[in-house]
Amino acid sequence: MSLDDRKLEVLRAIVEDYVATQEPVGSKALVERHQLGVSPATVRNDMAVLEEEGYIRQPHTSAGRVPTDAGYRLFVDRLSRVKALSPAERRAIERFLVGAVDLDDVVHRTVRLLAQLTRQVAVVQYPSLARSSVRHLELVPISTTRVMLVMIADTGRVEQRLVELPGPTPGDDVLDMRRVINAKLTGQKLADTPPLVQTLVDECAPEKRNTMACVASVLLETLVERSEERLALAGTANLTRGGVLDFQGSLRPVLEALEEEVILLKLIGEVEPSTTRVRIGDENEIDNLRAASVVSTGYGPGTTIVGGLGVLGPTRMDYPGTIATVRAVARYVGDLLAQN
Amino acid sequence: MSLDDRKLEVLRAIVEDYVATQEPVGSKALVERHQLGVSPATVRNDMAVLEEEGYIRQPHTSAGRVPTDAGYRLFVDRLSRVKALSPAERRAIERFLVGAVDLDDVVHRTVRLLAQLTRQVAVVQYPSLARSSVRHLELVPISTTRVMLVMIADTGRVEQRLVELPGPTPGDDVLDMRRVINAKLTGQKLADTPPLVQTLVDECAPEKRNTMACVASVLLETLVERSEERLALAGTANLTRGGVLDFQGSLRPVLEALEEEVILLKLIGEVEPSTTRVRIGDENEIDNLRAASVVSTGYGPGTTIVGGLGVLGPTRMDYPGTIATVRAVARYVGDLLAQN
DNA sequence: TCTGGCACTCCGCGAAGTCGAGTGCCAGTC
DNA sequence: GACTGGCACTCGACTTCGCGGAGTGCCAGA
Repeated sequence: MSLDDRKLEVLRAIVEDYVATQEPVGSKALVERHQLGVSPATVRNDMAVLEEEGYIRQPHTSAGRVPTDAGYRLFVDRLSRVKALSPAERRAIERFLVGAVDLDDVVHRTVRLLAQLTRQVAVVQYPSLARSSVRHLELVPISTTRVMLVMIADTGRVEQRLVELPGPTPGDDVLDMRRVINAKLTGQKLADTPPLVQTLVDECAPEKRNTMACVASVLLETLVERSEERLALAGTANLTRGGVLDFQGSLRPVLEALEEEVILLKLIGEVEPSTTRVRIGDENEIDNLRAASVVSTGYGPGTTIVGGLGVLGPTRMDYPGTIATVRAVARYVGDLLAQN
Repeated sequence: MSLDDRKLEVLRAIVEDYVATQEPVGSKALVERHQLGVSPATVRNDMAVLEEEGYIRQPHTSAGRVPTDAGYRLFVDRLSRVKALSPAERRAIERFLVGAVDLDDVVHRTVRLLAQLTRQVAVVQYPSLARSSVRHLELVPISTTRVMLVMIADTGRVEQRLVELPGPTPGDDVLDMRRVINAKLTGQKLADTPPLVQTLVDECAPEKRNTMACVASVLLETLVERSEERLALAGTANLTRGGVLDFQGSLRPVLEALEEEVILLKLIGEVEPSTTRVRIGDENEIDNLRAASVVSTGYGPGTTIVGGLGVLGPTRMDYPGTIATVRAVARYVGDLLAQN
């Protein structure tokens, strides 16, 4: 049996009420709070069907109904319209983000803003190195046998690493390397650099090859292998809203998952262009997050994407509002990056 | 009435048992588990005195006793000996810390290690800029009107900021500024730099003074005013051990406090030389942490201190073990820094 | 000063009972 | 055929009660 409009309307009402009250919703309360134009008995029949189809369930016999993950999914896909942000929220976003002095600052402000607006846990990925280009590479002599390698990416990210040289190296040689390296790599996509780095070593004068090889290996690590994607996190305290009821009684697994950068990157970092991705409960591959939902999207200057951001909360979350906020914040951050 | 040795022994036994079992401890259980050489009735009398003095209390009439904050304080100050670390723990520390490639890496490894060993929330402060010296300052031209200012401190910290120049500036001028700035500031304690920065501007050729002033103001911000102290945090999931019993029922306030860098810096950052500081329950000035204890200490190469680290957990914590671990980790990190 | 004994308190826990929200089903109506 | 009102039923949430036990305070005696 397919679902007619009224049944969908009932599902929407259930989701909205449950999200608002956090209590199983019964047929009588439903008709009272929504103008469905039918009697509780009719709603009950609809509910029976919805339950059979797997969109809602009863916590126990003779209790109200609660949406299942599938129910939320249907709600998100077909029953909800993305809410427009309130002027107050728009203002909050602008006020929060102006005055950021550098990338770190932008990311930190963003993640706090997002946590505050959605009242969930917020995660922001720093602009991915994999999607950046080299703006400049600097070699700073620290001692005769050590230099600091500093890479500045066009997204504003700065990475630095210490390089131990094989032997004492005059400052002029360092300057030389710096010139050669910049000539070869500046403006290149980071993803394209590894073969270029190899040619750097090959083309080097034999007596300096050893030194160059050292620098090159650290360079490679920095640029690609380590490919260290960074994250900022905020709003963990929001997990405790709604008592211990959300997250099936224990925050433990969720907190554990939040400590694993790898997991967070999987959630936030895998973004396709211009989509907002919603993962509901079981749709998360990570076991620890079976009781959580994640709303994520990409951001970047203009239409390009340099990183992801999103929020994590209980499956019982205000999807339309959250999606709207996540998108809006991503857009603002993109604009901000475009200005630099 | 003063406390004789046996009463102190009773207090120690209560603390140890309560920490181990998390249950109020009664007189009978106490004489069974510890060789006190007296009867339960005697212990009861001692307990009555200890309670009167404020070192223990009863959750309710006719329940066992639980240490108060004052009880833990006495225990820490006079009744406990710092445990030696097990060889396994020593090995764990070494294994964890070798192979760190840069400061970020050291800090991240340290904080995770600390969380894992103590099974509490760990906090590590990055080497404080206020306690560092300038190793090198670099000006990297980004465009004709923008340079990136990169400061490298002797502690390995690297800070960068974008500087908007008042007008197009030739590369030679930038190199010039770089030379002048380094000549003046390299090797200086960051705390001593502000007046020097001012002289930089004063001594500058008038036609370049404007540009130099721009750089100088950002420099000042970076060096001192912003004085951005950074932190790393790990092990929040450990807060959920021991059920919701610790932290008087709600993790909320604790999680909130952990989100405030300012608060954490207050807890971890204010370190006197070579002391381990233990703040128990109410001794924390922050209201949200009334139910928590913080063990913190300073670290740095040799005997100098460049930053703080520590852990936060329930007042009901294994103080001797935690103190030992925190100290040991701080020492290892200090050694590691000394090598660079 | 310590000990054994004794009466007392009060928490925790399970059993029993009540209340009420909510259900499923069915017969009747439009 | 779809909707409605009515009714019996279920079952969790909450309350009360009673009991057992751990633990206490106090006192008299060694």
